[in-house]
Amino acid sequence: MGLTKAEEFTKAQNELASIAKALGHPARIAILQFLIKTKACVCGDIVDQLPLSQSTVSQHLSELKKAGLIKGDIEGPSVCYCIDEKNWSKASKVLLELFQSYKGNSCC
Amino acid sequence: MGLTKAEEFTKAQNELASIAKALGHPARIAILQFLIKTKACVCGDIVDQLPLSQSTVSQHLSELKKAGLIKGDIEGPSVCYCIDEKNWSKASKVLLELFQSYKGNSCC
DNA sequence: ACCTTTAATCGTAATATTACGATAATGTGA
DNA sequence: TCACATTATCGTAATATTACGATTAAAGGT
Repeated sequence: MGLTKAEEFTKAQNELASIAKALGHPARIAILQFLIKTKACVCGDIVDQLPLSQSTVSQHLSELKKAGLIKGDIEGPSVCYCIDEKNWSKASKVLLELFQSYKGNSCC
Repeated sequence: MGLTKAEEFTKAQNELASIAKALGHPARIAILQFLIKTKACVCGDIVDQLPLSQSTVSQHLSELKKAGLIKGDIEGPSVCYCIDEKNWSKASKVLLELFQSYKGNSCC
């Protein structure tokens, strides 16, 4: 059906999944890496860095924004995107918690 | 198009994205948490724990397996699933690297 | 006011995902 | 060998995602 039964899972599970989902595309990884690398929050040069059209990049940016990983400030005619510091560390925390909750005793 | 231009991105970016993609569904988060909690690698009781049909759970399991996060050993008529220890820590590492590469100086 | 630049949105097409029931495959025990 | 239990796979339908070009919207400069 393509329709996730989100209501059947906990809020924490849905939050974790939506963070991971936002990271689940190479273009969005590339965007994040570029935003991190160029410390100044560059705007639409992201488009120049990626092998994708302007509209596609804009869609990816809005998904990252929806997940809270980045934020965008209007700066004159262009928009300045950067990592959302607070949510970034929260995302890092919940992901790390999942990975660290496994203490390593697989039986197979 | 629904077709990701994977070849346009680096191997590392694609790997990171595919790990994140596998984590990008609440049912798969729930499965992993259940596998971690019940230290013995339970098999098909996963189906009983989730509000999804057997075939749907099987599909989620095979996606987690495809991403390398879990592995399954045939044990009699049933299959024993558990965290793939080696890949789990690798996944943890690459994700952590991404998050830690941001040192925190957002300008907006 | 007009044009240019920048970025979001709309319309669209192709493909992927999610989900289910039904069916097939595999292994155990009678 | 024959039923039974367990799990994977097939067929399917509905919805989501990815991507592009074209259009719109917003801000600045002339």
